[in-house]
Amino acid sequence: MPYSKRHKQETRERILESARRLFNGRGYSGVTIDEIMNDARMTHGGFYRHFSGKDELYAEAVRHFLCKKRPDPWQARQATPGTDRPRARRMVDAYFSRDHFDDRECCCPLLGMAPGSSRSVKAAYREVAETAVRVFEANLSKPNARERSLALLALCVGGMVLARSVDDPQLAEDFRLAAHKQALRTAGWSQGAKAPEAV
Amino acid sequence: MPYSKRHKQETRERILESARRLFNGRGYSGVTIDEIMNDARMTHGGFYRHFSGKDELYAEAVRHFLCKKRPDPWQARQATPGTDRPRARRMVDAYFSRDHFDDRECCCPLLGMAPGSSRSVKAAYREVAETAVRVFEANLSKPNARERSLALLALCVGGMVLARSVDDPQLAEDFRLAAHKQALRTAGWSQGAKAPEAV
DNA sequence: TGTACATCAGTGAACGCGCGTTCACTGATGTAC
DNA sequence: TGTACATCAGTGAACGCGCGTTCACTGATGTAC
Repeated sequence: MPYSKRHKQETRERILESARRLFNGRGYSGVTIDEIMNDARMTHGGFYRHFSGKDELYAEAVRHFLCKKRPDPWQARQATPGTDRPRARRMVDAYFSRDHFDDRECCCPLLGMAPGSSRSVKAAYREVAETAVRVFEANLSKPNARERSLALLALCVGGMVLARSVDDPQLAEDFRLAAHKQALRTAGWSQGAKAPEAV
Repeated sequence: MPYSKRHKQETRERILESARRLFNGRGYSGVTIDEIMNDARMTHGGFYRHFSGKDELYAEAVRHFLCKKRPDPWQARQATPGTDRPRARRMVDAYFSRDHFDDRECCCPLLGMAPGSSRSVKAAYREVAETAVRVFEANLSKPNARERSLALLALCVGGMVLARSVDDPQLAEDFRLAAHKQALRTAGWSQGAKAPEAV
């Protein structure tokens, strides 16, 4: 078996990484397979040695965000890493950060949700959502932790999607900051902490 | 000038109504102009007498949701119309209703937001968002009414988008109900009111 | 160690279809006389 | 009231391009001997 398994695995990884970056910025239908393959320094023909089609690639790219091998983007975004805030609090701050708003190449794949996605894509979204909910839940205080965790994710996604989908920069900022504040309140982290505006 | 202005206006309205319905269900790229025109009982060629292209049609269709002439969908959805709840409370309940979740043909156009939308589409989203925020704000109690209104809309949109984009019906229900409860809390309507599960 | 072979990752031309858009034409209808 | 005319909404064939997918081929590399 020429070309070691490792070689193929690395190529696949490169395609996935390009796909994740490009899909993040422009969504499912905003990116072509040709673009992704070029980005991964290949031609489009080889694509089908690795994936059965665009749909599978997209679903895998969404899941790829969960991959632990890359440096955690939410932690990396955090400007003040030395604090003693819990991981979930740092995630929420990072989620609503100006950085995350601007960065179209490395953001939460749930911001790419659109009506009409296929079964396999919905499955990938579910996996990402479940993971986020689990992390939040583990960091929330007792009463209704899961319920509040679900609402917290809804606030994160809704706030950022609205901010990004509106043509008025001021309104976008208003959405981002208002959702951030409310998220901290929902989680119970709003007392005595740095105001979200400063992030 | 043959074909009265009224005639043309009515045709345009018919196209917009078909577009709104179909785009609502399947999103921008999930619907073709041909489908929309057929739905409006015409052939595709006549389309460009009314709109400059698909983008403008989509933006207008989003705006068309604000049109006051149709029966208010949020009020119509409300199972118990005789209550004395404020309009905004009824809107929130309707937003998170099972009806709104299921109905792909008459739902909030903000649920169709996707990355990569054009300037004109973003402008339409802004108009819808601003209207919703204004209505909420007018019905919220004093401190930080606008800020809470923004967060409320984020919760509505995020909760429903997540619920719809996930392949597990149970998780979808969890998102819908959790976001609904949290929305009522955010708005300050949660005491002594009917539990959201019953809607 | 060296050579022949088999495998299969990757190439790039080609296919084919969907779909947004254009355009020459039709025919319904309001207006002028 | 009736007729000729002008306008333009609507038709349907055609265009053209983008893009997902296929396929015959190349060539790099691991394995057998």
